[in-house]
Amino acid sequence: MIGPGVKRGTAELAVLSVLEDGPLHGYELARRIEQQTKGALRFTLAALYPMLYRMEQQRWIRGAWETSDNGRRRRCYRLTPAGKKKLSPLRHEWAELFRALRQLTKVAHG
Amino acid sequence: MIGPGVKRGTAELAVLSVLEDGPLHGYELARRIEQQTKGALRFTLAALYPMLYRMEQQRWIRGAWETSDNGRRRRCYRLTPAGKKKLSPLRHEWAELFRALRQLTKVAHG
DNA sequence: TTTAATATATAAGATTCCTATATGTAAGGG
DNA sequence: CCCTTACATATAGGAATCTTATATATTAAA
Repeated sequence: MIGPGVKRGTAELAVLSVLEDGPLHGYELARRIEQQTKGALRFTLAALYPMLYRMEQQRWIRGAWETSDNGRRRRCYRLTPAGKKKLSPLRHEWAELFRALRQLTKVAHG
Repeated sequence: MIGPGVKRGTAELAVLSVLEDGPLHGYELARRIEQQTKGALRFTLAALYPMLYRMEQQRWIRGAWETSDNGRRRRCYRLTPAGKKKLSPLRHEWAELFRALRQLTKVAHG
C-alpha cells in the first residue's frame, strides 16, 4: 500500500534522483530539477533547503561546506549508501501510484 | 508549469475520476477508489468528507441527501459540468508530473 | 554604481492528509 | 433479545510539505 509520505513528497524523490548523478549544492540542485524536467517541475529554494536538512538528519545525504572556484561558500550534498538504498523502494512506490491513478482515470502516460 | 495543488492532491483527481462514472456517496466512493486500484490507493473517510465539502463549495460536485433502499440516510454526490470541465486540465497536469518524474528518475511506468 | 546572478537561511501561512473519536441505523448470529 | 459487524457521516487535533516574503552576503556584468 502506498504510504502517506508518498502521495506528496515529489521533492524527496527528485532530490535523491538528481544527487544520484553526482554531488551538488542546493542552488544548482534546484536548477537541475527545473532543467531536466523542461520547467515542468520546480521547487523554490525556501522549500529545498529545509528538506535538505531533513534528509541529512535521516542520513540519506551528507553535506559538506566547500569554496568554489569563484570564491563562493556553498554546501555540497552527496548521496550516502543509505540514501542510495532508499531510492529503490521509493521509486517502486511512485510506480505504484502511477499505476493506481491510471486505473482510476485516463491520465495519459506517454 | 505544474502547480502546487497537483503535487499533492491525488485524492482530488481520484474523486473526480470515480464520480465521472456515476454519482456516489462518500462511503462507497472510498471503497471504489480502494477496489479499482487493488488496494494501492486508499483514503480514510475522515480525509474524504472534508474534501467533498471543499469540492462542493468549488461547484465541482453537487451533493444531495437521499434515503437508500435499506433506509439509510446518505449524501449522494454527482459531478457538475464545472467538475467535468475541471477533469481534463487536471489529468493533463498529472500526465506532466508523470513525465517530469520519469525524466528525473527511472520510475517504472508499466 | 547599480543591477543581476549566485548562494544560503528563516518565518508565517495554506493545504492536505493522518489518527482518534463521536454519533446513529441496519443486519446477522447466538 | 443482545451483541457484533457493516453501513454512513462528522469533527477535532496534529503532522508534513509546500508557498510567499524577507534577510543576508558575494561576485560579475552593464
